[in-house]
Amino acid sequence: MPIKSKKFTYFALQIQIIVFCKREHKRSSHFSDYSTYTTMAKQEDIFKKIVSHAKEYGFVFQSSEIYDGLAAVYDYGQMGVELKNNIKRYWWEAMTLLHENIVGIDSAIFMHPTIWKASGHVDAFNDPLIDNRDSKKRYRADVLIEDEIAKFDDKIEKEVAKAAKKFGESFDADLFRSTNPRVLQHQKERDELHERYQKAMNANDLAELKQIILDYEIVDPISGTKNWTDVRQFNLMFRTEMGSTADGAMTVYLRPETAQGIFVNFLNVQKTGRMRIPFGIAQIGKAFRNEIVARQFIFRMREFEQMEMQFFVRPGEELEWFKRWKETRMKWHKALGMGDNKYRFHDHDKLAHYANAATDIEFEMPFGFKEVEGIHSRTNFDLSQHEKFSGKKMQYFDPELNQSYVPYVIETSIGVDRMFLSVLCSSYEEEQLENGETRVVLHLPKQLAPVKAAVMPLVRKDGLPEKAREIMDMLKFDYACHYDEKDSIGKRYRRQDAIGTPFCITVDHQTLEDGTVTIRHRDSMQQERVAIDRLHDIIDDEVSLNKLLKSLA
RNA sequence: GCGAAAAUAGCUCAGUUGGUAGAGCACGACCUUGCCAAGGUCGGGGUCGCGGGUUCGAGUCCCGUUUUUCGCUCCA
Repeated sequence: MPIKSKKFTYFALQIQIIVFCKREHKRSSHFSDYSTYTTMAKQEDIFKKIVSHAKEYGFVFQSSEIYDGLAAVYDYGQMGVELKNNIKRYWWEAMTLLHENIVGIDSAIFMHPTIWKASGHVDAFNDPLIDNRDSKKRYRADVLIEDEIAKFDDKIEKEVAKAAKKFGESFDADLFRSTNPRVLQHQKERDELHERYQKAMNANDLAELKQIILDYEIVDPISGTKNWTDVRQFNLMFRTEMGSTADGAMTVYLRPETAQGIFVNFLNVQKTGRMRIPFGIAQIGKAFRNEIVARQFIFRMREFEQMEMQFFVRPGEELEWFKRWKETRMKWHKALGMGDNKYRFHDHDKLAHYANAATDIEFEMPFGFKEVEGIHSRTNFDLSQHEKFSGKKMQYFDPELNQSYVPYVIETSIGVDRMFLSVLCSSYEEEQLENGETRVVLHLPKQLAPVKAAVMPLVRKDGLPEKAREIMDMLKFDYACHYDEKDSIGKRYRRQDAIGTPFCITVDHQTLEDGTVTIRHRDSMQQERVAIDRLHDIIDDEVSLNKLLKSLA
């Protein structure tokens, strides 16, 4: 059957590399041979179906759909919100219940604008971009100019190398650099350009940046032409105004990450909670990034949700804790039973300037291994920056060491939406049945399933619906349950399969006689006859979050 | 942001050289059947993404626009 959906189809996913580096190497995702390609094509086809399925059964809708949608914003539907809440609860309880020294907070989305200067977001999230009209390529204007500056250094080094060859061992490079007229000329030109560039960047003068590119005749490395557009500013932070009158308004940002809410409350929590290092602060919340290109389903959205935990440790002990958190987090993922082989670490080769270790936990989606969680050893960068910008001490007095210090931080940061996507993708199956039919089933981890049990009368008469209602009333206080009496029983089972309900409980005529029902298991489709008063225990055994948490402890 | 393609019912899609909007599934009611998706009858639902233009007449042709997809680009 050809799949050709309109608004809600496949999105080739690209990974968002969460690294602080100004220039990040690009990861190739090209296919090396035909067989890999065809496998991937099939996988992409499945992903299309998963996306359609997500809409059809109320997991994910495009935002504002009746107004043609809003790019890269999605809404969670009646099933999606339950699944998402279950994911969040699993994380929250794994953090706060299993660790006495981790507490949660819920900080506001609006924060003092200076926080984003301190964190580096104001600078790092502001990129001046320029397009070449011939090659249709986009570049960062500052990078183009920095490359031009580097060319002067190349020229200087060439002169030095040439001279070194000529003069042999007696050559004094430093002396040569400071006296050779050609080198001095290069240095002078370089410094002039550098100064002009810095001035333009500091003043945020986009026209001047373009003028520099024109004056220095910088060409597109691909097309070789100078057919440039104007330089435009792309700010990845959403901006709004606080204060109702125009003149008194202050520019504030929607937070691009939740971590800073933890850092600025570090002392509040430490003091009021009488926390002693090592300890952690956990938070779940929305964050916002005005991505230039963000058309990749819920993998990269403009509004997204993060689950972050910042763990504060003694300086010098951070790498040991980094290692421990890597293991702890991986264990958390694997406990869901979606397959150990679906996970891998991706250690960062290039580290952000604040980090001294960083890794991603990647999950194998239909489109390859993609980052779901990042674990970073952030040193004392953030707290130190806040000391500097706020003028307040962000230190902890360690009674055992009898000294004060700015704690080091291990961060674990997981995207709720990506986690959601990974669960959905790994659960979706089009199963070939023995009778030749296909059933679509979501093998969701049972603890995360939006609906835990469906209760249904075999027929809609003879008092069976009433009996089924009784069972609903018994279970509904503990589990999300569905009641369904419409259509044939087989059809009702399939409907529940499609949303991943682990159990279907069917009331038949025998129920009225001996108080037993059939319970049908989602994955095996096997049925067993059990007494009604055993239902609670049977369900609990499989869907209980407690049991899952105990396996982690 | 550039280039290309697409947009018709909740979903998947037809719709002839321009001439009064269709099917299947889904949905609702009633009847029937009763353990793994297709029974019967009746019914609800679309100003064909939106805005212009050409035409006696536009779902169909033209322009613009929005959204989505693909390829670039970008990406803490």
